[in-house]
Amino acid sequence: MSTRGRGLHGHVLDTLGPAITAGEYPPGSVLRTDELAQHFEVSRSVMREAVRVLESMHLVESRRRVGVTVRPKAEWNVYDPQVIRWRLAGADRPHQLRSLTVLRSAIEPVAAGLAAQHATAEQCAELTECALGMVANSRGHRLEKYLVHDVAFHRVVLTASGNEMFARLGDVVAEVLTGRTQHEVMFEDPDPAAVTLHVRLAEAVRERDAARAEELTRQITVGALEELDILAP
Amino acid sequence: MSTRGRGLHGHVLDTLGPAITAGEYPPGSVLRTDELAQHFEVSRSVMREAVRVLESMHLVESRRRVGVTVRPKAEWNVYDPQVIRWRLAGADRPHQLRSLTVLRSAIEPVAAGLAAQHATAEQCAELTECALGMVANSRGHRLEKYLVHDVAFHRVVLTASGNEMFARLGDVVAEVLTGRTQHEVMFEDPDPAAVTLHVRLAEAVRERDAARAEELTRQITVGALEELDILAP
DNA sequence: AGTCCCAAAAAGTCAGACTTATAAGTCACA
DNA sequence: TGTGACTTATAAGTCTGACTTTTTGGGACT
Repeated sequence: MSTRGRGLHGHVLDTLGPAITAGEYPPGSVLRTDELAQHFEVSRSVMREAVRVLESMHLVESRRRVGVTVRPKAEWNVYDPQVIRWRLAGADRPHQLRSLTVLRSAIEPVAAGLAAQHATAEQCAELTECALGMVANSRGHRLEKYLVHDVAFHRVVLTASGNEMFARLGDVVAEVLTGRTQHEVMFEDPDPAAVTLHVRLAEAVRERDAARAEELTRQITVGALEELDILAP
Repeated sequence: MSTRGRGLHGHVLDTLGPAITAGEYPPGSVLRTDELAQHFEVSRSVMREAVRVLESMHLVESRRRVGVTVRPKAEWNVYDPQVIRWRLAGADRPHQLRSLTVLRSAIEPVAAGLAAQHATAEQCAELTECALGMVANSRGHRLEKYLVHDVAFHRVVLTASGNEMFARLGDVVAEVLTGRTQHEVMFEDPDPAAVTLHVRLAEAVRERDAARAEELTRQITVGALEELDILAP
């Protein structure tokens, strides 16, 4: 997924992107296109294309007679899926995971409320199916399969909200959920309470109960926040 | 702001970006780099850089022997500030404005709650100052000055939340508020109730009352939704 | 100290030649 | 007639080298 061979400039980005987002080049650092091109053993044209992409992500700024300067973190396009992936793969993974989980806690309840109003019959069916899949794999160390259904569930909710901005967060949520299973403390079976909440949420959406869908999702996200010790006791 | 002379490729983007986001080239359309280069009277290298940027925004996909194909809207990086600006400037401005306002209604209340917990003394002061500025310009057709304080107010709240993802939405909110004042039905003075809510929100944050801050912001965003006739009665 | 001017530096631009992947068409064979 | 292997045309991808433009830092002169 991340190492799709989009050509040489893609390969350069796969190295340079993570390096910058990891803070390897601190803000204000100056890179020179020619040097980078030599270092990566590509032509200047290829290097320039890579720099343009980094520039469009607001990771760097290119100025004449100065070079390519790394911008402060606060200016980065932190919603760019590529940037998110790079950061999740790097050193400030925990920090990024927290930011995203807080974001989820804001978005998903509202999205669920809207989904209850706008979901098609097909989407309701998908939701129920996913919930059942979660139940079926909630015991006996079937985390992999559980995860697949969990991701699909949240993706459907976000899509069914009918809001394009919410829908596009599906990938982000997928990254967070996947990351939690793979790298965090999730060796045991998932919390039974969480599974139940998903089942009830599917019900609420099917019954067009927006308020209940929103509240149930809020409880789900509270659980996610607690897992990361974000919540004040 | 939008026509920053970042070189020739920037000029190309200023034309091509809006055209694509406006749906001028429907999804699946195939462009050819050479033709575009001729059309814009730039070299292939410059054109290629522009295409790379569009590609990083997931607006287009470049494939050998095929050309540069426009991707379906559902795959665009709709959080990219540049994409947002292009869409706000184009035909589906109303649609984009609605999406963003719904997004605000999800994010800002949570952000305000966090701001109440994390805002520094300085940020509290700024907030109060902005609220006073809003009050001072809420009557007598001073929409311009009112807007400045309104934008600054929301920006401080988002920043004070301490969450980088929220903070980066400051620009988006600014665009929405500005757009509302400039192009929508806002010839009269702002709603006094809204002004009061902002003043009370500044208070709530100063007094570290997270729950109240969240609820007040929810009311503010409900007002924004009503303005666009999004809310079900 | 202040101002003007120059030269170096690095990005920006261009043109042209060459390479590579691949969609699509062609043809032979079953 | 259908299928698989082969060929070809095409458009992106890559590289190189020369040239232009902007900017900054410093030096000379006041």
